[in-house]
Amino acid sequence: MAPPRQRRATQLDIARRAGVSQATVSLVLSGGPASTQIAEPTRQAVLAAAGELGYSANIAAKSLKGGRTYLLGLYTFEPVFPTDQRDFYYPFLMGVEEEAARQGYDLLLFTSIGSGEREIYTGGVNRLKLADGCVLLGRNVRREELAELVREDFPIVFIGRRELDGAELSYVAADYVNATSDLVGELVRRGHRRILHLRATGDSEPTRDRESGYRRGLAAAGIAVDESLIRTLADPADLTPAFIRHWTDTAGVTAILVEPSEDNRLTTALDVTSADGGVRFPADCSIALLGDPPSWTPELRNWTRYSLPRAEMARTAVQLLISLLDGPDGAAPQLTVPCSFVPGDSIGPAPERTWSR
Amino acid sequence: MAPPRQRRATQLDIARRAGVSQATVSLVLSGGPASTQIAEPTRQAVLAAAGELGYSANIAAKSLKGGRTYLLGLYTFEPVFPTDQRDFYYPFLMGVEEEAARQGYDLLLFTSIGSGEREIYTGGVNRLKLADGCVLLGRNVRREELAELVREDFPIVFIGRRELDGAELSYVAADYVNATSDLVGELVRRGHRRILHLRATGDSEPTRDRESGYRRGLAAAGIAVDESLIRTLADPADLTPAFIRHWTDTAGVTAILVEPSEDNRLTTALDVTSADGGVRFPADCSIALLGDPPSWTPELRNWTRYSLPRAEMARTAVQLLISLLDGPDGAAPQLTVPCSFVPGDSIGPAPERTWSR
DNA sequence: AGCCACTTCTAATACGTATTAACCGCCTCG
DNA sequence: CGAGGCGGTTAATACGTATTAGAAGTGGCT
Repeated sequence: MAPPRQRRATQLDIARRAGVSQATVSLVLSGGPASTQIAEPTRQAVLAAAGELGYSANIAAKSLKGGRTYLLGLYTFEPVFPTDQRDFYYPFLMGVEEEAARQGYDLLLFTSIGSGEREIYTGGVNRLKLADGCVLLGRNVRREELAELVREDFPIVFIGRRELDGAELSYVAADYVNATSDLVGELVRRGHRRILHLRATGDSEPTRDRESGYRRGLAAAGIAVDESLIRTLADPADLTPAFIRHWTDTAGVTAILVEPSEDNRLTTALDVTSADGGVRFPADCSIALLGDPPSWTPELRNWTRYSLPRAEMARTAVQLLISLLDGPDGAAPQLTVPCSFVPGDSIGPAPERTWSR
Repeated sequence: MAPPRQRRATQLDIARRAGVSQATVSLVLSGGPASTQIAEPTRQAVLAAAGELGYSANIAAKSLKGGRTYLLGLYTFEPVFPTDQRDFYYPFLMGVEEEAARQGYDLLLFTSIGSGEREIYTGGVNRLKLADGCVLLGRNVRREELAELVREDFPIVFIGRRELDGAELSYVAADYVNATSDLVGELVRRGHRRILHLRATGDSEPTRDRESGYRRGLAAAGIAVDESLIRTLADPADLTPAFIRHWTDTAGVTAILVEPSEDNRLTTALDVTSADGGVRFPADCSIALLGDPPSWTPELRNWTRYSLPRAEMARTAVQLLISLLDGPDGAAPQLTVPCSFVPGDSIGPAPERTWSR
């Protein structure tokens, strides 16, 4: 009794067993259009031999040669393990997985636990390349890496709008501009004139787009922008009762737009503020979130907000990526999908506020 | 200014630029022990050229040569998309991902959306073999497939105890027997003598192990098993107030052990029963869960239960798998990890109950 | 001078697949 | 009877890397 073979069966093994050449085996197993030129009996013999040997193609060889692996990569720039963050990514993962499966691709999770710096090219190796293409997402993008991927002509689609210097990146992004603008319109319709806009830290595209939307919404309503009402909120915990009262009492603010953090600190802070601090939304002040709080922390309130169709964005990203694989057309496609308005219960009519500039 | 190069730089490009051979480049860049035999000036020249060209190794070629892909598969026998199931599956995914990353492997998600029957072997080809090895889990295992994988000598580790006819399967399993036995001991200590044991449908190992634990716990307490107190609960929704009252009033039951479903139907049913039906746990009846309800549905109660260390099991499974890859020793290792007791608030002292056999 | 030892580098090859040009046998048609 | 065509198969090659045997050069020692 021979010891069990460790080596996996190759096309050559199949070829020998079926009495044909390796090339024939490849033609049969690739199954493509070329396989019709193989006579049926030969085909069957090859398939039988493959079955008996428990053959499965070696992806490394396949992708080295340039063939399809039918693997899609998924890469996240954030560390995935902090629980807060994962709540944010989960819907994306779901959507990507679902659509990939539907299209007959398996998913390759590049789990970047690495040290920091350049992670995609760890040890000078681009790990992504095992897959046919890759969906990427995350907030703290390392743009040099992204640019390098684009330069290398590796098919990638980003979930979220990202701009690169000197390179066109494909993406599927939420339409923060219009969503925010509409939200402003909604507030104006209820009589609000002085709306505080609280930006997240940093200067990523989503943050900029929300500000653009804010400005556009005010412009559409014929209201001049008071630059002092655009602030950066370093930490959601700063959203204290005192902070809010300051704006309402001394600046005449009647409504606040706030860009949510990806963890649940924002909603926690708001809950604390209204519970312990006695600030009543919307009686004292209307408030609306510029996006979703993490989805499955138990929500004590139904915040007025807009909601990004994360799963749909993810599915769209996969479709886009696969279309890139199939037809490497020139321009990098960039899609924008609308957000849905969630009425919620945290905005109301503007109260009478005595305030003079 | 030349248009940006499409093809990525290879070792051959570097070799040409540095005026050496490809082999030399490989020796230098691999950095291994053999690189010491390269003269320092040559080394520097190669490194410089590599830097200028922005070289990054082609992982496909690398793993083709090395015989390793550094991919670990993750396959689940359940359909993955129903959100309920997902909640169950997620901690495992996290653990697997974390440990795989730590060990320098990426994760290949085999997303089985397929039709049913034999999914791993589609078209006589084993999809799992794309990876170096595979972690599997799920309730509705197709044992023929598992057995075939073992027979083919493909490295797999199951999360959960599974027995196969004529094949040794490696697994990492929770110690349901002792956990259940201990839980019974806890109830007996509080005066309970007639404990209803509600099995899940089916006859999988976890279900059998829990029953074994139930029997062992009673035996340890010197209580004879009343077979009529071991029942199968087809649907958690059957856990109505009437059902519970039936057992407490006509059979003298003072405590119930119930095997949770993987979705959130069980806790939902219990919530309904205690809210609408007026059954008070533990005043009317003690109740404990033989495992975790889905982790992040908002828990209205802190159920007494034991909890499996899912992430740890997953990490252990990955370690086990990698050890299988590195050293193909004979026996298939099988590990059991203890569960942790969660006191909760749904058990109490046994009430006086007038009941005669 | 001849030989060996040592350092530094290279030629050659293997890994497993996809692809293409070529080949072979056979039939048809002129 | 030869030219041409066609269906079916294969030889050859490329992909980018790691590895090994050995070549070329250098110097020391007898």
